[in-house]
Amino acid sequence: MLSEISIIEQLSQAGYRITRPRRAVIRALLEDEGYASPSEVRERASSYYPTIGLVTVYRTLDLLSELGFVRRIHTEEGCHSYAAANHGHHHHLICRRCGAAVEFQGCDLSPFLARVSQQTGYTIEDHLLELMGVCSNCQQAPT
Amino acid sequence: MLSEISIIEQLSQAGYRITRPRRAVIRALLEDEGYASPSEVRERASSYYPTIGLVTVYRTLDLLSELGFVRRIHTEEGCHSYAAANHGHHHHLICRRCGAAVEFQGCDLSPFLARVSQQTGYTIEDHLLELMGVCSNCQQAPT
DNA sequence: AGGATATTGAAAAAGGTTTTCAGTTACGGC
DNA sequence: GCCGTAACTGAAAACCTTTTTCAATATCCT
Repeated sequence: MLSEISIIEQLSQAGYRITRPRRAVIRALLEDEGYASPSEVRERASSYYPTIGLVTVYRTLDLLSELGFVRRIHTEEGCHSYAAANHGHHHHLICRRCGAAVEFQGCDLSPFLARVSQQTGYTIEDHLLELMGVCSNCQQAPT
Repeated sequence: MLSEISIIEQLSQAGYRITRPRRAVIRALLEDEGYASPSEVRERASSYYPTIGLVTVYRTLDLLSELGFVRRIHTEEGCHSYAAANHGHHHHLICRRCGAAVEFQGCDLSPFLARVSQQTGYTIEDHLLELMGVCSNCQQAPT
């Protein structure tokens, strides 16, 4: 699972310095399972490191994204939000009411992809899949 | 299938005026199966209506998008491009080399979605799916 | 502890999208 | 076919988000 410590360790092993702003961003991303835009991340992160600059948030999100700890979330409203992500092949399932973004397992689309490949003549190399719905908490809450 | 005439008719029936800039945008979108950003759409459209403004392209894309004739394409590089889209449930398959965006049929993910729903407790209402690969033309062309 | 250097943050630049508003155009009614 | 109304357009300005620049700072190795 995703923890601050393991991310920090891997960052360090990859040759990056462990700075307070980076720690703050990582905590901000892990403390909430919802997705967040750069400026929302900054707001959350500023409770761990008040003087953090938005530029640093952008750079840290880029970095975490390259290393696979974070993934961009695409919604109707925009595609500039991020959510914490485990390594490997995962996709996000997003609650429309509260914005919670959880990862789900078992995305085996291969039979489906094979069929599309045959139909179209394309080779299929990658896919973008996101599910939108309502989480169990929000289902119980009054609308 | 998607044709300029049918789109025009439906626009008109929905109470929108058929203007030359709108026609130009529609043609621009239909003439090329690749996806295009607003400014690319403008460039294409300007061969049908040279003085078309970028603002109008934005507004027309919004309109066509609401009416379902156009769909936003999400790529690694950005999420502000559009491709023509048929009505109903379709998804795009995008060529990484030439940018062709074709729609494919037969997206029956229901068994898969049911499983995820059970696993997570979410109700699943919608999904975003895009496939990336290489079209048959580009497979044959030298890299 | 000290030094090399990656990192930071403020400001400025850049880029893309939206708003405003006066002029124009489409289209229904005559 | 012409007129009048209202939708539509496009230039400019406003707006917002993201990127670049650069001097100051903080990290981490020795």
